Amino acid sequence: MSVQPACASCGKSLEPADRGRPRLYCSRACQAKAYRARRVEAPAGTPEDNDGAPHLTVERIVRAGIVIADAEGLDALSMRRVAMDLGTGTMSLYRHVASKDDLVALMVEAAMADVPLPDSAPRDWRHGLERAAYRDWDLYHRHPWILPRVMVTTRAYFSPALAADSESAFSAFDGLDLEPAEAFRYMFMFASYVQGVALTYVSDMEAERQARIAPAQGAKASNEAQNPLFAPGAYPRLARAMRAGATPWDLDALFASGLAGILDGIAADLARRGIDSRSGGHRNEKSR
Amino acid sequence: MSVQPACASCGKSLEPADRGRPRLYCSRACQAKAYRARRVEAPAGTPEDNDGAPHLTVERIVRAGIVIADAEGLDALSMRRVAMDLGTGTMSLYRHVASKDDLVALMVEAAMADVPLPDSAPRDWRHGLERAAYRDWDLYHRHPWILPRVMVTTRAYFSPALAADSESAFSAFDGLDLEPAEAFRYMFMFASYVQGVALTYVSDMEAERQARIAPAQGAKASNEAQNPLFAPGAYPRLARAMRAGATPWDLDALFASGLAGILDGIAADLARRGIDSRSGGHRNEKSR
DNA sequence: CCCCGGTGGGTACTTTGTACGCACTGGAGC
DNA sequence: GCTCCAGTGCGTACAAAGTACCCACCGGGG
Repeated sequence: MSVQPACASCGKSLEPADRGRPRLYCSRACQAKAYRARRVEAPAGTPEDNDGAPHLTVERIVRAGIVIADAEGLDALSMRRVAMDLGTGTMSLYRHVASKDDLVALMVEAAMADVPLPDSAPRDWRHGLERAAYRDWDLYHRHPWILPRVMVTTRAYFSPALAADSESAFSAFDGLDLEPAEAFRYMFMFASYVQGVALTYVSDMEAERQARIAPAQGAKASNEAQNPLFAPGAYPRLARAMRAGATPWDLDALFASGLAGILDGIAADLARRGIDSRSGGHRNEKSR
Repeated sequence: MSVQPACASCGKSLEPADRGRPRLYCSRACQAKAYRARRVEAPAGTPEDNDGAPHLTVERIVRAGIVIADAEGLDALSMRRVAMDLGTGTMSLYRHVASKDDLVALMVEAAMADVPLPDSAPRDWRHGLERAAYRDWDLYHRHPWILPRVMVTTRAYFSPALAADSESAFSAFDGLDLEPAEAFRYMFMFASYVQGVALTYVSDMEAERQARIAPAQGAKASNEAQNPLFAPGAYPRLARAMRAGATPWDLDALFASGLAGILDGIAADLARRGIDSRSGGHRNEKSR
C-alpha cells in the first residue's frame, strides 16, 4: 500500500500530509466520489434480484468489519472504512446496524462462530479442558481484536457465542461427581489463565503492528542491547529469567506448559478429594 | 455545571458556544490574564494543595490525568479535559508531554508507583508470590484503566515500573535452587492467571460504569429473569455453575481460591522435582 | 528602545461517530 | 399516463477528539 501525494479521486496533488494525519483525498467530496466510482458495477437493481453482487446486508457489513479488524486491528475499523470497502456510503450502514458498538458486538458473535465448537463428548475432563483451551487459543490467534472488546461488549449485551463456549467447556466435568460450585472454581482458574495468556498474545500482536507502522520506536524498544532491561545490574533476576526462558519467545510452548501446570493442579485437587478423574495416567506433559 | 455566557476574565458577554465547545474566555488574552492571576494568587505558600498551583508541570498533568481515569475511565480522558481541570489551555499541555500516548505512559508509570513494592525479602516462595499477586490485585483495583493500556504501552515504551514489579515477584524464587527457565515458566503461569482475573475485574468495573451511564441497557442485560443465560434449557451446565458459584459474584474470593490452586500446582511440581519448597528468603537483598 | 528565548494559548485542520433529511426506485391506486 | 408510498442509499452537517502552527506575553540583555 503506497501513499502518493495526490488525491486518490481527482488526482490533484495535495500537500505531503505534514499537517496532521496522512490524507488520501483532497476533500471530503473526493472521498465520496471515490466510493461512488467503485459502486459503478452495482446497478442498484431490485432488492430481491441481486446479480451475484449481493445487496447491503448485515452479514456483508459484519464480514467486512471482521476482515478489516483481522488485517489492521480494531483501531483501523471505522464506519467510513467499512463503507468504502463495501463500495457504499457511510450512512447506508446505519440502515442495518444501530451503531459502531452494535457492529462490533455482531462481529464478535460472528467471529466466535468461525472457530467451531467440538461436537463430541470429551474423553475425560482433561481432554475436555485442553480442547476448550486450544479452541480459545485458536480463536484469539485468528481474531486478536476480540479479547479487548469481549471484556466490555459481553457484559453490556448478552453473547450467545460466549455462553455456548462456556457451556462446551463445562461439559468437560460432565462425568465427574463434582459440585457445581467446585466446577465453577476450577473453570474460573482455568479460564482466567487462558485469558491472561491471550492478553499477552494480543499485546504482542499489537506491538508488532505498531513496530511495523513506526519502525524507529519499535526497533529502539526491542533492541536488547540498548534496552535497560538487559543492563547488567538493573534487574538481575528478571534479566536472567528472560534470557533463559524467553529466548526465543515461544508463546505457544509457554501456553502449553502453563496449561499443563493448571490441569495438573486440578488433577491433584481432584485426587485429594477422592474423585475418580477417569483420566488414568497422563501426568505432567509439559516437556514439548 | 452552569456555564455563564460571559468571559471569566473581563466579564464581557460572549456568544453561547457558537461553534460547539463551551467557551470560558472571550479571547486568548483574557484567558492568559485569568491564568496569570491564578498563578500570582498562590505564589509558593502552600504548594501541597491544588489551589497552590505553582506552574504547569509534568507531575501536575500526570496527576490530573490519573484522577480523571480513576474516576471516569480512560474514555473520559482527553487533553481538553485535563487542561480544563488544571485551568489551563489545551495546547499548553504539549509543552510538557509529547502526545496523549506519552501522557498515558507516564500515567501508568506514576500509578504503578502508587502501590509500593515490598521492601523485605519474602519468607518463602509462596509468600513472595502471594505478596506479588495481591500487590497487582490492589493496583488494578485502584487504577483499573492500567490493564488495557499496559498491554499496548508497555511493549512500545520501556516501563521501569513494570520491570521492577517483575523483578520483585521473581525474588520469591531467590532461595530455591531453581533453573531460570523453570522459574520463568512458573512465573508465566502465575502472572497469566493474575492478569486474566484482573481482566475480568476491569471488565466488571467497565460494565458497571456503562450501566450507570445507560441504565436501560444495563438493567436489561443484568436482569436475570430475562437473560437467556438463565433460560431453563439453553445452557444447563453453565446456568447451574453460575447459580452455584457466582451468586454472589465475589471476585476477591474467587481470585484467592484460584491463586491458591495455582500455587498448589507449583508446590506439587517443586515437590516432584525434589526441591525444598520451604526455603525462601535468603540474604536481605533489596531490588534497587 | 528593540530583540529574544521560554511558556501559555487560540485557531484551525484532521479524524471519528452519527442525526437528519433528500434522492431514487419500483409497485399500488387514480 | 399520473401521484403516492415505502424502503433504501447516501450526502451534509454537526460534535468531539488530537495536535500543528503561530501569536501573545514576560523578563532580561543589547
